[in-house]
Amino acid sequence: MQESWIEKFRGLNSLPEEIRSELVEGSDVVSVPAGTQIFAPGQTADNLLLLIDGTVRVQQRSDTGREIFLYRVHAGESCVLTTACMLAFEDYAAEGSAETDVTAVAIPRATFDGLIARSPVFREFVFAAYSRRITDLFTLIDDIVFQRMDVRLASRLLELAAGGQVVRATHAVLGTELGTAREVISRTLSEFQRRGWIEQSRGEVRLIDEEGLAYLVKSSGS
Amino acid sequence: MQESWIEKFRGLNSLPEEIRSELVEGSDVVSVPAGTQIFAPGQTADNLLLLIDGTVRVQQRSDTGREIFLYRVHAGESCVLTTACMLAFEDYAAEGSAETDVTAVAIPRATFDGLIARSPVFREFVFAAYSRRITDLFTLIDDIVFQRMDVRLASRLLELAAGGQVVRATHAVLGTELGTAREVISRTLSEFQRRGWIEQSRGEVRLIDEEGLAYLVKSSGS
DNA sequence: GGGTGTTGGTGATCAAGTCACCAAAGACCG
DNA sequence: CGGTCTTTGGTGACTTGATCACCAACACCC
Repeated sequence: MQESWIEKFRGLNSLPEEIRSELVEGSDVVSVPAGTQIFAPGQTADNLLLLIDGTVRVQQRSDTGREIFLYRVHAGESCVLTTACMLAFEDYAAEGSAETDVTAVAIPRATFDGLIARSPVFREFVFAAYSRRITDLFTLIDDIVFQRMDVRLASRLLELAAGGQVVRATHAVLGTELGTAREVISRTLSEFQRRGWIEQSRGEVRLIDEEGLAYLVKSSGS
Repeated sequence: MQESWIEKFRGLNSLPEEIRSELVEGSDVVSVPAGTQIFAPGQTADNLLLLIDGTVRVQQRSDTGREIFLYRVHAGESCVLTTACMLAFEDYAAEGSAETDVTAVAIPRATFDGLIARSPVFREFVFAAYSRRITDLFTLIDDIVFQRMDVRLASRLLELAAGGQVVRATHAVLGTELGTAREVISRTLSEFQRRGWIEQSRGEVRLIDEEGLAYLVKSSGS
């Protein structure tokens, strides 16, 4: 029962029994409330986090004071950037915060180091997580540069709704989420509404015609 | 003499003698001519490369057929994306190619694995390289979203000139380098020329007033 | 009910990307 | 050598997106 969380992480399933218990013994399951700062520049992180439940939002605070959303860590994923934090990197401005209440496995540096040294499976898990992050950033860059705003917004709405009909977010939040201005979101949403794809009320967007949104996304070669 | 290349990599200097020779014994110094494909989707890479000399260009081939430059690996750095390649990641479209003639240390997977397992210093070297890549991508994204094109171009020209006065590149190349259209480069360069900062001829840009370019870059809060 | 802060709407203006097309400079070839 | 072809760069018109300035509607709190 205690070690059942391992099942949530594909890539850890095949850990040999001995390593598996070393991992469980040497780490803690922690819970943090929504809004908690997970890592930030200057703040030394001593744990690698594996998310069991909830999401962590990683964003960059720009020199100019503006913020840009980078990616979201979901349950079943690990928050590899904290390892960068462990190395106490000088010049980075990314920060991670709990977007919802979060339950996670915290692997302290010592345990992490030991597992990396001893288990090829664990190594592969960690490297895969890193690589995944990097390739995700590649597609993000590709999107930012080549994809139209309306397509990106439509796609993000579908993603945030997660199968449901409602997205609770202000225009300003959607703006930082896509790295654009609130006005652009307002105008694009008006257009979506005009086409009957969504309905709006203060702080929320209701998806009426997901087909329409999905068609927009699909039609533009993404 | 044989192992002198290690000196080029800060972070490997402090390797204990035993590990050091294991690294030297278990790896090869290779040379490839400019233009060689270093890694690409579908092509399994079996070596981690540490660049001794030359540069490797990493770019993404977009779904839409367009290309965008991501980053450049310089001498003294390692090409960590090849490890992603080792893991045979399904859905990535990045490729690396030698931009100049390249000399590099090729560390085969077996050696790599052994060193990771046995040497904390080597581990830190690899993780630092990964983290550096990720944080570099963060700043790239920040630039793309918030920085003006003229500032980015000025900064890139200074970088490509590497202290000299001449940048040999067509407008189209500078375009993909910055993820923008050739026309935008043409117009911005005309403006720079009008201000007396550069002179142009077919396929090359000569920097006349680096101060001017540098001032533009500095003045915009980067 | 009257502030007060938050959220959303709008027009004007500017930067940048896109499209269509042309002109000049080299490269190639008979 | 002259003629054709390819590469490179220039330009105008138009669209999209970012930025600025402002205002209106709403929620919340006393």
